[in-house]
Amino acid sequence: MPRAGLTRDSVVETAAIMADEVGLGSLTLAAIAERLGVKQPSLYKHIDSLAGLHRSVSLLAKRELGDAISRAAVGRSGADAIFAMSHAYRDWAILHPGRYDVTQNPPAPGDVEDEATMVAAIQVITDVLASYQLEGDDSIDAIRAFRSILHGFISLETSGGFALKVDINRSFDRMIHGFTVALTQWTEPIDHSLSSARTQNAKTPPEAGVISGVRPDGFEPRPSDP
Amino acid sequence: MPRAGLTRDSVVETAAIMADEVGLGSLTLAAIAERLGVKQPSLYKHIDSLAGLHRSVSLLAKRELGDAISRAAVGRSGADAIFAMSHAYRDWAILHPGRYDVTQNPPAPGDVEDEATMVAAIQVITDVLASYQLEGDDSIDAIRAFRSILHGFISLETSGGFALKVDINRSFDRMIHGFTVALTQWTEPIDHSLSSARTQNAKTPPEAGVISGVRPDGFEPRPSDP
DNA sequence: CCTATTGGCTATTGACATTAGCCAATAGGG
DNA sequence: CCCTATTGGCTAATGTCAATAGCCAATAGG
Repeated sequence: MPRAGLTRDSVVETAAIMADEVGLGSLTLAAIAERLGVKQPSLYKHIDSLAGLHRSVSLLAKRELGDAISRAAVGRSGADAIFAMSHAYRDWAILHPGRYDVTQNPPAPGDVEDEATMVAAIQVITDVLASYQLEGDDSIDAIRAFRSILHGFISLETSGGFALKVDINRSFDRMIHGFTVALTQWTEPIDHSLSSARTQNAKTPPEAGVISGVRPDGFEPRPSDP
Repeated sequence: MPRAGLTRDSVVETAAIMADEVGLGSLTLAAIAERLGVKQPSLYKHIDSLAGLHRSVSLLAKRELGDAISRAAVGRSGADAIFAMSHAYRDWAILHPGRYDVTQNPPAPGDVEDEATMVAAIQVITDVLASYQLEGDDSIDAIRAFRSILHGFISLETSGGFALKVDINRSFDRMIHGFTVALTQWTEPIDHSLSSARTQNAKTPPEAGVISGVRPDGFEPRPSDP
């Protein structure tokens, strides 16, 4: 029996490729093994579990997406940077739908490698928005909004949620443009009665030690389960 | 052996409740059966398959969410309606995370019931945006942006993507407010070189018969696979 | 009361992840 | 070049799950 010459990385890379074809959720070890010309239990010489493989694919995807938007943003600022980064983000996601899915998985508590990878990616967004001179929580709000906009659009687009034959590129550009417009008035007071009168979720009272830096979301030390 | 008195609806309702607890994806028929005091195969007297059950939960969820935002919007218009609807949307999603997940599943081609349910829900959004007097594709763009914003934020929030201890309610309100700001300038020309120079996805050339009504996404007659 | 339907059940199958244990292919030191 | 330790493949077995087949008692309706 000649050896197949697998490595941990080749298994992860193959899984990522297949995830883009069928989705990571419905990708089986048997299918990966078959593509690699190997029997299913052999994979366990290179991975520890399916969950571990999923984590590895997720880490790979987060790094790739972070690199893609980082490359797009270098040398630009303001609306220019926002457009460039948004397009790079969407182009990568459409090219890698299976990987994209898992870029949003939050790191498990204590998974410092995953946490670091995520900060690095979100840091790019933080930097791109920096030219708008937002301070403290206003900056966090803007970063959250931008992430929401990008993720929501791509998520709906790749799942087939935009079924009408209206140009999706145009819709995307209009949305991003709208965001840049909103950013120019980001700090104006919100004049709306409903914005504070909420029925649920009023469980975040203003606390003493609120963090006001521009540290990206995803790194708050969580209370460990006692 | 006394009968448990199950019905199709009671099974679907129980599945929906449990989906909110553990997620629909990791909900097993064995777990549902146990909660209902019945053995796993007995469920097949009321459902046809796991996939069918998922579809039923998805339909239930779409109806409930559509009703929630519809109730919130009645009697309001403009930014008022947008805020009310957004809050209703988020409140419902947070209360029903498992159900919310599957509200975004696009209908299977030819599933007219699912399609109709989805149109009804999106129609509420269309109506709410109507007061901004957008025409044709501009309206479609705005609806897509609004759906993206809401879905992206809720998706990130419920999955734990906003880890910083910065008030999430505030971030949400700022985002929605930003959208209303953007809407007031929705039709202004987009002045950005990158908005047309894209690397991929340039595969939607302006076509002759583009639909320009305000029919919600999700109902385009798809080409049947020949 | 009688009978047809139906809603439970047990048993079985097949896909899947995972583990145990075997054995040949390699690598690296003599 | 050989010898041995490691290691990367394998088969076999277990447990969980969805799904199907077939049984039989509980109900419903005349």
